Amino acid sequence: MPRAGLSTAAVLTAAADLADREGLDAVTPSAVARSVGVRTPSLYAHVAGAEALREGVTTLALDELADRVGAALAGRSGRDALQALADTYRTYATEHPGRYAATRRAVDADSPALAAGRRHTDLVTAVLRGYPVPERERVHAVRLVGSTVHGFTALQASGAFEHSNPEADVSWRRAVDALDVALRHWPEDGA
Amino acid sequence: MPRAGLSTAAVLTAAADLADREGLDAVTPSAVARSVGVRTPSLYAHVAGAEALREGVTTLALDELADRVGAALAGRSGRDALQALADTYRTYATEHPGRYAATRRAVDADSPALAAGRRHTDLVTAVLRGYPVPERERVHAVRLVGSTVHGFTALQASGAFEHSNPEADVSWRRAVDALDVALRHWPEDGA
DNA sequence: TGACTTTGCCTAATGCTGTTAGGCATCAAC
DNA sequence: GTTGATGCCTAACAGCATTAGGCAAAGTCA
Repeated sequence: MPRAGLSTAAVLTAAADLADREGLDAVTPSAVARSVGVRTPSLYAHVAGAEALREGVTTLALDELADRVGAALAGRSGRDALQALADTYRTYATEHPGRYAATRRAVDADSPALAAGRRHTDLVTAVLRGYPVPERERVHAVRLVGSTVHGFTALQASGAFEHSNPEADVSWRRAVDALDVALRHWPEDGA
Repeated sequence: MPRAGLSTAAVLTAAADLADREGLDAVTPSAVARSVGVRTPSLYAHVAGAEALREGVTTLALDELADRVGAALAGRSGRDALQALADTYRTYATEHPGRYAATRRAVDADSPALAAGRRHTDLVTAVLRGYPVPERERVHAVRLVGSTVHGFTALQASGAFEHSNPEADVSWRRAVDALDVALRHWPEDGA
């Protein structure tokens, strides 16, 4: 019997692809095993189990997405950077719905996904350097940007905009506009 | 053997409570059956299966939440109404994490959850009447408000704010402030 | 080339889950 | 008290996650 030549990375990539094709809930040991052409128990040499499989996808997606955002931000600043950041998230969520969904799973405190999560915080923080947000207000601004970008993306992914008329793209431009305005006029102190 | 006196509504309430206690993923026929003191197959007289169970929780939560928001908005307008709406969502998500999570599931086109979803859109639209947003821009504003409120709530629920210092409450106030500013200064035309 | 070790994938087996089919006791109506 | 409907039950099946143990392929060194 020829060997399949698997590895943890190969399994996780297959799992991520499966998530994009059939949804994050479809990412189970048996389904992933089928997709890589192997019997279910053979997976256990590479990943610890169902939970580890999903968490692996979370970390993979978080890193992949941070790479893309980092690349998109290169050489940009201010409003331009904000737009690039937001668009990169949204595009990723559209192209890779399963991976993006994995990104939004709660994860426990010792997970490598946590470090990947911090990369995202740092990227948003970097974008904010182009705006006059006082240092001690910065956390709040980071959270607002993250909330708006993720919120819009999530609502669109769940189909919330599909049943009303104008295209989501226009709303998206308005949302980024609004964010830009909010950041440029951030209240001087925490009043 | 005495009868348990179940009904679809009773089963769904038990399922929702279970979701709040142990997470939406724990809402399975067998777990719900255990929680109401009945053997698993007995549930099938009241709900069609696992998928129907989760969708039932979605509709239940969506309706319940719309009721609360509606009540919170009574007699308020403008910024006051915006604050009340946002706070109601956030409080609900904190008190009922499982129900709230159910609220954010994609749902197919013939589901009763869809009608419940429209109630929410209407409520947000009502709040916007207190702001000078031109009629044909209103959809976009509704989406922005929904995105920001949901995004913040979701990020908080997934623990994204737990690993950085200042409390989420302050950030929340800033987010609502930012929203209020954006709505008061909405661009006149779609430029 | 051949023998030895490592290791990747396999089959077998267990206990749980979702779901369907069919039985029997409880409740309501007459 | 008999009749009928109905609510919950047990039995059964297929599928899943997970563990244990076996065997053959690949890598190593003479």
